[in-house]
Amino acid sequence: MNEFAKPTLDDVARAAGVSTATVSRCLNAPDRVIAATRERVMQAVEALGYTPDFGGRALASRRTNTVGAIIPTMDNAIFARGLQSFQEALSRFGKTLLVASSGYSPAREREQMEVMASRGVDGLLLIGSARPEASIAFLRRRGIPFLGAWNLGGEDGYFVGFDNRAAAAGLTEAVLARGHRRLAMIAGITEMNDRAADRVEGVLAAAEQAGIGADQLPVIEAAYTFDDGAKAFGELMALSPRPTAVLCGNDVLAVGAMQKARELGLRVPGDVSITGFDDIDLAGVVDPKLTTVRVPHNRMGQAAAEMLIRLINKEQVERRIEIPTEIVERGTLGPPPSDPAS
Amino acid sequence: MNEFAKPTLDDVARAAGVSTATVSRCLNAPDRVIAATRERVMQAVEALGYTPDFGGRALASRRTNTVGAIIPTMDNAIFARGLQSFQEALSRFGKTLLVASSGYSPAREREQMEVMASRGVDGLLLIGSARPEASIAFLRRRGIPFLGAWNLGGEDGYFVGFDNRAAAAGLTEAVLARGHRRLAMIAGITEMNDRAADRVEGVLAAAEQAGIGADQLPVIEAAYTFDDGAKAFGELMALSPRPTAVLCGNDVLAVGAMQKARELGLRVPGDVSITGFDDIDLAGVVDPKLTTVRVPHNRMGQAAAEMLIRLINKEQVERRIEIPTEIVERGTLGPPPSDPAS
DNA sequence: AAAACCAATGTAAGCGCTTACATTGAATCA
DNA sequence: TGATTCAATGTAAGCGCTTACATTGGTTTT
Repeated sequence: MNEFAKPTLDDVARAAGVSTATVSRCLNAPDRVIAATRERVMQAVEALGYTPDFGGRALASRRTNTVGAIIPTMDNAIFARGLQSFQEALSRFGKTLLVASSGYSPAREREQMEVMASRGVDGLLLIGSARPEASIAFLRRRGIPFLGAWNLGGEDGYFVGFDNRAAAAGLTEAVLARGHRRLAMIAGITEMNDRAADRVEGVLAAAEQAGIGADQLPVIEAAYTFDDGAKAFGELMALSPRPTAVLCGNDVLAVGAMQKARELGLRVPGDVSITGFDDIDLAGVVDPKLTTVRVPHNRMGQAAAEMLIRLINKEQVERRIEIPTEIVERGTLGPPPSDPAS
Repeated sequence: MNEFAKPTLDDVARAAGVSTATVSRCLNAPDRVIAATRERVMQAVEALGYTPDFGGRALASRRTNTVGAIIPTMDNAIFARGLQSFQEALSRFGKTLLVASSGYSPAREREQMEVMASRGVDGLLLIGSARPEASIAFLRRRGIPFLGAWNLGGEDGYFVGFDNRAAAAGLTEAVLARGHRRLAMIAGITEMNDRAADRVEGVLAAAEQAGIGADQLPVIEAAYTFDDGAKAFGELMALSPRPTAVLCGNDVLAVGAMQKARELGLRVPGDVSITGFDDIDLAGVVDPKLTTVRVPHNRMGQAAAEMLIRLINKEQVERRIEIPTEIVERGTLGPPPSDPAS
């Protein structure tokens, strides 16, 4: 063995004076080897700094103990948090995590699926349910168990997530209960993003229920940045009559809206109420604090890991696990102004 | 080939009526195969939904095109952002990224190094420079090129990062220039975290320069949460004489401090000035906006990817690349109160 | 027209591991 | 005591791929 080359099973076997099979067993099923031998082998492992080659192992055992996750981007607190918990839970089951990001593009997601498949992942975590049939078909054909997270999905498939629609509807009801009639929404981009779309649906449904038609509820879609939230809010405030409450599809948009409100000299919630969604750190830090929907991402990450492991082990699983959300009423939702400017 | 089994090179070769070598060449060196053949092969690949097995490929070619990163946690905006850029840059070089987290524990980090080594990563991204000798030795012995990021490291090794010490010193000078004499610091946990330690050093050095000894500058270490920042700030405000400026090791602590200040009825910066470090989103959202140090994480992620690729290709590289930081003066730093309460 | 060449493709030997099966020898049993 | 059993270990056949080398047959050269 060259000094710089990776030591192999063979090197260890030779050093310990046993066969490769015995070394392999020491590593994978220690109790099938007598203590004295095992000790000798372990010493050789230690001395050589041996670590089993993943490729060889995967090839021979046809298992990888690897789980993949394809998320839109790491650069978004809600995914980062969920993923961190997912990974922690996974490692308790002896699995390691392979992360890829799709940048919200179905095509990139599909590419990443192929990468994951190539790497022989035992299972796959995906975000949401909006994706081309062909992508699903690919995974099924390969027999790779997969899971949608962050929402509750459609007809079939397994899901761990939130009922974004119901949560948005609940929040809308809270807004209506304060007496607001002129609502507006700043939604996240809904294309190929079922979470964002569900939230819009929820708001619209609750409003409809209260006799407010979709035509009376302006909805602007905005990208996930403060600036886009601010810009959309500006447009909404230029409307006549002006909305008295703006429901935002996520906290980032809501904070952007709040900044714009300040800029426009509008008091929140005195002149206009604003709500968010997700309850990221930000929400508790702005002034006034944001009324939003708490979404327990870490709890979800963990539940997702457990479900996926079950799926991999072909144990019985529920088709969907709903993680409850909760409305957090803080400072940005108040009654409508008594004499709203138009 | 069973309907559910993964198709192999052999399946493709048979379907296309060629040898496995030709299929392999189609995938890895297409111009060594005549167009007609190539097309036939590609059709078979398509039809079967074939993707090469990573393990087999790694084993045979002794290359993985995989780069690893071991970060403390994904659940921290600064790492998440840097990592996202790192990954994007990497994928432009045809490499995929394997992420693991150490939870700030050197032991976990070492374990993850072994996992990475097992998986045959071509190179490795680590955070900072504070780690046991043995961990470094392990990587060297395996001949795995690695890189420290987020700081500028010590005697040897390669680094892409910031001069945390100098940046902290610069910010401290700005505080002193406003006339503050009674400083205090809320630092991040410095154990095995060179970024946090460097920032403390920088603050202390600049104060020393101005004739303020370390004994006159209370430093409290606090974990990376709002609450811990708030708690530390409370302790500092109970001191007599009370500090007029509190330098925080990061923005999260600073925001925690601001919340506590409001709770205590202290105006920022009227009664007490507060500064942060990192310039995360949060910093622009609190009221007043936080004076802090901008740290361009995405630029660093990209630079790190480029450097690591060079290292892997055994091209010549500079030993360290410094990414410049910048003081962002916003609203939380002002002059000390004229008649400071004690 | 035979020799020489070369591009296209095939043949087959591993890469480092796991594991079914074979072997060994000591403990147990009748 | 000889037969039986069984735990401990070894032997060796692949897992799916890449690649050095061999083969083939058309094209060019002399």
